[in-house]
This record gives sequence, structure tokens and C-alpha cells, in this order.
Amino acid sequence: MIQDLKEEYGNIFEEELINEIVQVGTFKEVPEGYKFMEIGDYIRGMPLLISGVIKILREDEDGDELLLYYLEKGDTCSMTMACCMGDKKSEIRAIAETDAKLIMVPIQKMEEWTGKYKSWRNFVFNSYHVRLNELLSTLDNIAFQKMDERLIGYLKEKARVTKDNIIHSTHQDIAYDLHSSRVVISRLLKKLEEMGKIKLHRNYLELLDL
Amino acid sequence: MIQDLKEEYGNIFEEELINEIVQVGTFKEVPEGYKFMEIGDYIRGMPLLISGVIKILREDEDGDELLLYYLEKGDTCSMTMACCMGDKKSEIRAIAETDAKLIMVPIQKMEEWTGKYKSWRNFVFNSYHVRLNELLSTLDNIAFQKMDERLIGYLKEKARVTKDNIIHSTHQDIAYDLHSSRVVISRLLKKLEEMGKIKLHRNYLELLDL
DNA sequence: ATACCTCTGTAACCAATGTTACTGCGAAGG
DNA sequence: CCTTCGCAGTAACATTGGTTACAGAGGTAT
Repeated sequence: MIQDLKEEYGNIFEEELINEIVQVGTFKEVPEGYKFMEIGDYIRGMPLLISGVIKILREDEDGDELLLYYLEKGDTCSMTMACCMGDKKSEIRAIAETDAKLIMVPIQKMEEWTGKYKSWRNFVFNSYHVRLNELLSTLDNIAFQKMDERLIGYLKEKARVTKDNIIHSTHQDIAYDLHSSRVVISRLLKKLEEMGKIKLHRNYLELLDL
Repeated sequence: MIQDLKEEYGNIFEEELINEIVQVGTFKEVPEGYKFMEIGDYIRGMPLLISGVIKILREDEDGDELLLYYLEKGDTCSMTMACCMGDKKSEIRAIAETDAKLIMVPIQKMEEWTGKYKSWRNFVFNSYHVRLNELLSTLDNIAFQKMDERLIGYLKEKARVTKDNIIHSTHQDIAYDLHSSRVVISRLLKKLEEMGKIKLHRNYLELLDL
């Protein structure tokens, strides 16, 4: 755990802070598909992601989903922080997109450290900042783009975070993330294949030239 | 200026911080329609809103607009903060929705104070938190609601922040904020009128029973 | 092999939203 | 008083995306 932590966070946190994290944090290793958090859950702690990818989803009352963004190594979840401070329930769902390693830090420490460590304060501010912009760009996509563009963006982003040009998803999976329907996604994917941008298979698809 | 500041922020900031703000901040009084900030502008300072309402808009490359949220008294703009920290350009446009009074604080002070004053730190964190949730709810509206629901929500919110059941907007104005078209908005407004929820006039409309 | 189940392809249809075009009204200014 | 201009009403139409329905392909379990 200390090795992993130092490797990923050693250059941004002071030695002393790293030691505190090691003392109070709990190391977790979770498999793909693991559900960290459900909407309405109370927040237990704050995650520091060491490896892997976590996807953050929003859901409305009817159970319709929407992918907000991915967390990658070095990231933490601002939503979590936002919730902690208000002592509120989670507004989002978090699911491991790949196998992942992370450290959970108790929420009380979070506030204590913001007064004590400048590096921690900057880390937290920076996370907010990054997430805010991420959300903004998600909003842009939904507000200003059509489904075909959103689909292409989705495939690219997914390939980027998983570092794999093969997307291991069914059409239905994609439809959920984009808050669309399977038939629509199949239709658009077919068009992309005809344009030579992708190659379709059962249960996965290859990106060729997006 | 000191009066206004103390009235609005006196109970959340220490005396000492208030004094600092008075020393380095510049008081501004602006009329309705004043444009604080354009997309791509460099950020000069951070606004502390004392009275009035400011609307925050997002715009894409084609000039299509979208209302993100309103700032009210006691609010500050997290977007600004997010931009300051990264020394970036503005991602948004800010326009006075009503006459407004505010204090501009130089951005260097912002970081200094986060280390020095707990109340300031909490204020900044809280702003981030509030804006993040505001953005999230804007996203919900766009992703999960139909235009008629969004329109109703828009009218209600606008009446709330301006404390006025008369909305002084043309159909075209509303269409811009919702990123729709004038004809669509006219159509939906007409339906709302037929349902007895609003009363239409030239250049303004009354909310009756939303 | 057979039965079953999931995933994909496709067609027909519908609803919501956006677009274009034209009309008339009312306010403002000459 | 008349003209002009911006705003609102409305119809006809196009496009996008969502829904329903069904067929076939491929994999899995018995």
C-alpha cells in the first residue's frame, strides 16, 4: 500500500501527509463491476484512486442512467467531497470500470487536513476544479451535440481510459451510458461501421479510425 | 461598502477577514444587462455578490447558448475560482440579470486566504459544493426532462431569483436561455396559457399558477 | 443435438423538437 | 397619420430519436 501510494501521490503530498494517509486510510482492491456507491448512500469515506478506472453515473427517478465521467489514477471524487461537507447522501453512483486499487480516507480527516497541509488543500481544490470542468464538458455534449457525435466521443473516451481500442460492451451497455435506447445505438454503430470507422462484433467492437 | 459587506457576509467571515476584503477589494455597482465576463476572457478577480442576480451562461462554438444557473447575494462564482487556480480563461459568460452590487477580490488573495482563514476556506469549499450540485441539476434537466418541463422549471426559477411573478422576456430571450427556438417556445407557452398556468403579453408574461 | 437465451439487424411507426415561411399586431418615430 | 420594425401566432414540413416487433446469429447448458 505504501509503495503504491508513494508512487502515485508521493510527488504531490508531503512525507508527513503520506504517513497520515497510511495510518488512517484503508487499502482496497476491487474487481471490475464493483459498485462503490449507490445514489442515496451515505458517504463513508473519500477515495484516492491508485490504479484502474471508476465510472461515475447519474440516475433520475425513473432509473434512467447517464455517464458523467471517469475517474482515473490520481483522481478523487469531488462529488464525494461535496457530499461529505454537507453531510449529505450521494447524488451519484460509482462503479469500477476496470479492476481498481484505491485508498479510502475517513471523511473527518479530510477537513482536518485542509487546514494542516497546503498540498492537500491544493489537491482538493484542484479536484473540484477538474470535476467542475469535466461536468461542464459533459453538459456541453448533451446540450449541443447530436447522438452520433456523442457516441463517437463516448467510444473515444472509453478507449482512452481503458487504453484499449476494443470496446467490450454490448449495444445495450452503451445505450445505458448515453441515456439512449439499444435500437438507436445499433443504428448509429452500423452507420459508423459503414463509414469504416469501427468494426462490429458480438459483445465487443473495434475502433479503427475515429 | 463596509456596511453592505458586513450585512451580507459579517456572520460568516471573521472581523479580520472582512477588513482585508475591504482593503483589497473594489466595490462595483452595475446595471441590468452588464456583461461581467465573456468566454475566453482572462479572469481579473473573484466576485462576491452583495445584491442582485447574475446569470451564468455556457456557449458552444456556433454561438448557441445555454443558461447554467443564477448567482444570488452571498454567492460567488466557482467557475471563476476554478479558472483562477488553473490560470485559465473563462469557460462561461456572466451577465447581470438585475442591477447588482458586488466586490471584486484580486485572485492572488484568494489562495492566501484559504490558508489563513478557516471561514474563507469553508466559504470557498461550500461554493464549489453548491455550484457542483447546481450544475448537476442543470444536467438532470437537460438529460432527463422534456422541453415543456424545462420551460416550466425555467419560469419558476426566474420568478424566484427576481422575486417577481412577471417575467420580462420575449419568447426569443427564453429560447436562447433554454437553447431552443422561438417557435417552439411560443408553442409551449401557448399551451401553458391554455392550461391557465400563465398569461401572455407582449414583451412579458405573468405566472399564475405553476 | 436440442433447447434456450442473449445479442444484433432491421423495418415500420410515433412523438418531440426544430425549421421555414408567412401573417398580423402594436409600439415608436418620422 | 403612416411607415417601419420587432414580436407573437400558426401552419406545414423535416429531422432526430425513441418504441415496438420480429427474425436470425451465435453461444451455452442439458
